[in-house]
Amino acid sequence: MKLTSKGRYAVMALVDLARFDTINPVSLRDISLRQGISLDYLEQIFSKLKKNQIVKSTRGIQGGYILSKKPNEIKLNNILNAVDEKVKTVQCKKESKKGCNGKATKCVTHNLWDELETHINTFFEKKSLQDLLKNNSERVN
Amino acid sequence: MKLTSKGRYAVMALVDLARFDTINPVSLRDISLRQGISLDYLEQIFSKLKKNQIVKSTRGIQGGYILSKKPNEIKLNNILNAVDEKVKTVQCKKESKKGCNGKATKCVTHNLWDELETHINTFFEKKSLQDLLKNNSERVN
DNA sequence: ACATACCTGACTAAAATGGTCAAGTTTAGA
DNA sequence: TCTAAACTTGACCATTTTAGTCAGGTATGT
Ligand code: FES
Ligand code: FES
Repeated sequence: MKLTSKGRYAVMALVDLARFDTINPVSLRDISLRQGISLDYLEQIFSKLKKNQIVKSTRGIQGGYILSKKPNEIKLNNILNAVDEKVKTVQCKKESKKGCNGKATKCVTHNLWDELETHINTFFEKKSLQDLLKNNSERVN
Repeated sequence: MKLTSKGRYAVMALVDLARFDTINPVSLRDISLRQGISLDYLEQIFSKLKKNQIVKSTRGIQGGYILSKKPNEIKLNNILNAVDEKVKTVQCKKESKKGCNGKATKCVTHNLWDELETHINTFFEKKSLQDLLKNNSERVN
């Protein structure tokens, strides 16, 4: 069970945005350099963040991205969903009554994984970008 | 972020064991049939469970596996660790002071993922096989 | 002796991951 | 108006992981 780089990159990039977008839009090039993330990969990630209205973009020289909401209104949940880094504990379809191996009923562990999913999502729903900013300024030096 | 089948299978198989190993050892064939899991794959999984002293085996006719502890002493944590389904939220090495992209310091999101890892592991440490048995008998029919 | 069931290691198809590459379009500023 | 910075889109790809399969064993109760 692991978190992929895509999710981690998305959050890193948005924290970066939150810190630097107050005056000018921030270019992906800058983020790429500051955070050590491939520029091309960032473009894919921001395309999704934009579709999900988490960031806004300005084109042309001096263009870049800014957050479309305040840092405390952007929950980790929103970010991770946007880049398809959803928490998925089961293979079986939620709506269907069938179990994970095509059985007629849900398997004995199904409820457990459901609980786990809720447990994790709760964590993500509570945390906002703002929380990460605080955390980070506390840790300066 | 998703749980793989290996972890799910391990737990399913052990719940099965917990329900049926009271009289005789349970053969992997039986588990395979009841739970709809490939026999060959189960063998790989049980090899790890055995190495981690979660199950004991008896060979020969009427042989099979039994739990090596009581269901309430086997935590999900133990099971998932045994089959290498560890929770891994970061790429950067714990001991090292370096960050995830080879930077000199830990990145701004590092603490977050650490917290998440703890959050999830706490869940797994609390849950035992026994809990799943209860849960299941409640759900009969 | 023999069937049953555990044991071991090598192999593999398919999917996911973490990117790269190429070819645009838009727009601020000289 | 020309141009370079920066966003936009889509195709492509190497590597790794996953979820197995396959082919052989070895031990043991009857
Ligand atoms: S996990 Fe949903 S039925 Fe097994
Ligand atoms: S996750 Fe540990 S340094 Fe980025």
